[in-house]
Amino acid sequence: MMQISASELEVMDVLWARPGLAASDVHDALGDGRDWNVRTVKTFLSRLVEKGALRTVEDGRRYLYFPQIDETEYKAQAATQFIDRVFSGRAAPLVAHLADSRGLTHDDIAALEKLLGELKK
Amino acid sequence: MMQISASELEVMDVLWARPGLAASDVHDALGDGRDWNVRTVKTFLSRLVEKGALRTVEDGRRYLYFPQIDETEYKAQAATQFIDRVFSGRAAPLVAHLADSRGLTHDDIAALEKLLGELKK
DNA sequence: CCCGCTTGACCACGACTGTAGTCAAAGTTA
DNA sequence: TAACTTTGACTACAGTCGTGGTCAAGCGGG
Repeated sequence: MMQISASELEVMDVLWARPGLAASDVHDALGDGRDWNVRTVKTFLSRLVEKGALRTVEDGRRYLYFPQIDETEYKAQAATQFIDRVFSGRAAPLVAHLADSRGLTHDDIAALEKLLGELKK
Repeated sequence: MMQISASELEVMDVLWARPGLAASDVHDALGDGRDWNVRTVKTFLSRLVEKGALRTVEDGRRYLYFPQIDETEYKAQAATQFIDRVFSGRAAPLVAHLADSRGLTHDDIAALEKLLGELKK
């Protein structure tokens, strides 16, 4: 499986939300808080292309970037891997830890209840 | 916060389960599947000591290793960080992804229900 | 038409990782 | 006692990551 770093993932998130941006657009879209140099963003883009996570389409003298991997699929897999690494594959302890650290809001709890209802069917 | 790599975490897991082992004991305990050279294990141990995750106690001409950080705390924090990175801080989507990828067993679902019951109080 | 900004291509560089090798001292065994 | 084993200390080395510099070619505005 493709290994995408934390920074690269932020770039992927931008392009999953708005596929087909050019490098400078991605740079702008990251704006808030993230003030990477444009070249830094370009490095991430290039590496993501090398890794096969993005594909380029020429547009004059620049490139437009499109995700080549599915967001949902990637994140589901990342979640599974994380749980394998840190919680020996058991998901429940993870949720328990989140609860402990107050990582769960009321909305989360409501969402989880709804989800569990569906899962039981 | 201390950054512990995936391999280092496996070592920590051994020592959280049985604190006070020597390097070769840790090596043995890792045995199943993980066949790292003893020296590799020692490298991880040294790095964990440098990082402050372990503390050594001399025992003749060798060291015994003891965790300096709390397992529960560390893992809760790792979970929070992971969710921030991958799921923009929302825990519910993570659980949804796990459900999708069948990362949740019946037992997990039962455990989660119990947990939610407690959280609602 | 000339200057500066943008763009991709390529390069740099130190920190962290995975995976050990070397070495010297001390303990173990035949 | 001589050889072998184990241990910590130190060293190595390539790959990934975060961060951005350099360079040459093109575009856009005076």
